[in-house]
Amino acid sequence: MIADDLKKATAETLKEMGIESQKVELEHPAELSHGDFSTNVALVYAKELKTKPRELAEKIVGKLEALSPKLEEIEKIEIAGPGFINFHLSKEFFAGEVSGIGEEYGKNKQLSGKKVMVEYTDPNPFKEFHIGHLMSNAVGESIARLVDFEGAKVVRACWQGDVGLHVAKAIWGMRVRVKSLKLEVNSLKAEDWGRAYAEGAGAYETNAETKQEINTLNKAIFEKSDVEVNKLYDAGRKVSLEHFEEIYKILGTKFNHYFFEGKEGREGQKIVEENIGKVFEKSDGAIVYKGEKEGLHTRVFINSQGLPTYEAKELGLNQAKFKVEPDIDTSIIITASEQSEYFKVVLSAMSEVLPEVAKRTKHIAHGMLRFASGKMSSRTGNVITGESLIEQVKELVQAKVKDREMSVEEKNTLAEIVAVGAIKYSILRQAIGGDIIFDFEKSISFEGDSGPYLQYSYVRAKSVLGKAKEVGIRLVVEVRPQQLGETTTLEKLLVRFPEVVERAGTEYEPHFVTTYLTELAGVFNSWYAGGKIIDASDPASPYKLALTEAFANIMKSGLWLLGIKVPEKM
RNA sequence: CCCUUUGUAGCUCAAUGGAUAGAGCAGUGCUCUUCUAAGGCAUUGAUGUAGGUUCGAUUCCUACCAAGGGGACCA
Repeated sequence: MIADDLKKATAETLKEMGIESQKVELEHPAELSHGDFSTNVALVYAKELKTKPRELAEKIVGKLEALSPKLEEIEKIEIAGPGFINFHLSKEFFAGEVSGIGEEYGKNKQLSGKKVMVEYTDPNPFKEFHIGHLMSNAVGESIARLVDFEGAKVVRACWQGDVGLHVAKAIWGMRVRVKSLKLEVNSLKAEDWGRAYAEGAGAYETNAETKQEINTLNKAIFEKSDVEVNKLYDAGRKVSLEHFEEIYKILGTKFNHYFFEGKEGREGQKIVEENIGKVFEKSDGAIVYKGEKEGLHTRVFINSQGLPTYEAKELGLNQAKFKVEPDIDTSIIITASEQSEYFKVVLSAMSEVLPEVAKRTKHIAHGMLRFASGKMSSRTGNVITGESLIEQVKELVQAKVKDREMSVEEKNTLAEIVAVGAIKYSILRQAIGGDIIFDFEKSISFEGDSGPYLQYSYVRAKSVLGKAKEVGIRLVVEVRPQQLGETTTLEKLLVRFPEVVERAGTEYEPHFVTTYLTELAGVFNSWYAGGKIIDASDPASPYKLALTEAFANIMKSGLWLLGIKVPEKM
């Protein structure tokens, strides 16, 4: 790696000057005209050497230029500003790098041989799959793919709450609906259950008697003690899960393991009960974990009715993960940030009862999706479901491609790819911790920084490559033609893909990829508009085609990392 | 009251302690006999407040102000 060579050479130079414990930081200057790499060592060590930064910089540069053998990738070294040393790499270096950009470009071996489980999406049966789940899915799928790109074996997991108070609320609501609307139990749809939940949840809040009824129902569901309830329960669970699968297919997620609260909750309860007096204690009829000793707060693990809360279920879940996949090195859990504090307590308790599991478990929080008008809540029915959002965006795309020469089926496929791409982009364009203020009109964009913009740029590049093939111009990368002049911004940006991927992967931040791809696409589009790529009379044409292909390869890989599909035409 | 996250342009977001704080949207003006105009070019506009650390702070520390999340039987 050229960056390592530069660091080493600079470190050697400093050592000659008597600076032993140096840290050489190499960075890309914000301004491309400032060179390809830059170091601030002259500013950092000037004081120690009792000299001025620029004078020190000149000395360092003098020594670097006198190096033998010379670093041949370096075209020139400049001193700028208060004392930065800027390295400019040669045109040949970039041409050489570009020749290596194939479909596998950007993969690394950071996690080679490791197994990583990623748990995300986590919708609850009997409730809507809302846009919050869409967000968790987009973030989780992208992190899974980033980890995959780092060479790890990735296992995707989904955790579904098929028992608990929310189910009791839905069943209660459904019982009322079935009676009043004379519905057939076996033909209930996912959306019926969403409404039933909203009604049950509303009644739970407003009517004390109903609240009692639902609590009793909750126990009956957990214990499977009522035949009629069981029937309704089985039907609802099945419909919900099938419905979720349809959505996963559209989103491009395939889970390896599904875990259910009904099953793992019992295991969690056992873990808690076995540790009463040791880790957990009784308090007001409930079993709690006192988080105060770790600077946290107390949480209930088993409620006074004797049922495990989410906290206890989570212990069972994470134990189960390591039962199905005993050799997991890292287990990542992705949830919304409203669960951050809760997770600290659960992980604290877990480190006492399941230390090996806790040690390898990492919680990542993404921001909340919220409306300008207030919080989205399935309890009040103020929700946008995942599929309705996808449908709405699809319609907008359909309107745009109405007059294209494509079959109805092609249009539909394209609309789905573009719609999902637009939605995922709007989620993954910003750091995952921050909330997304959701506004349908503004959040889902087809222009400027957007999913479709990236897809469009890719399609354009592919279209050029297709045309070149027809015309019979081959792409050549080995020799960089004189006619092209200085290294283009496109070349400079293309070769940064691997480091962007690496950073996004180690920091679990997909938005680094999004930002990079957007910038790259902008540079490509600008370059594209600047002159013809296919031109039989232009000796640089074959090399330009090679750049176009390199761009297409990176866009495809980069969009894959974001979980966004690429159309071939649009 | 305690814990926690976040305050950057009119709006939505970027910026591994670095150089002139970048984009997109919105606004204005150009640009399709050309490889896809879902494009390109130009232009207006910003670091919550007060201190501190540093050669250098949007970034680190402290206080304050403002907003979100959490704080015992929802998840």
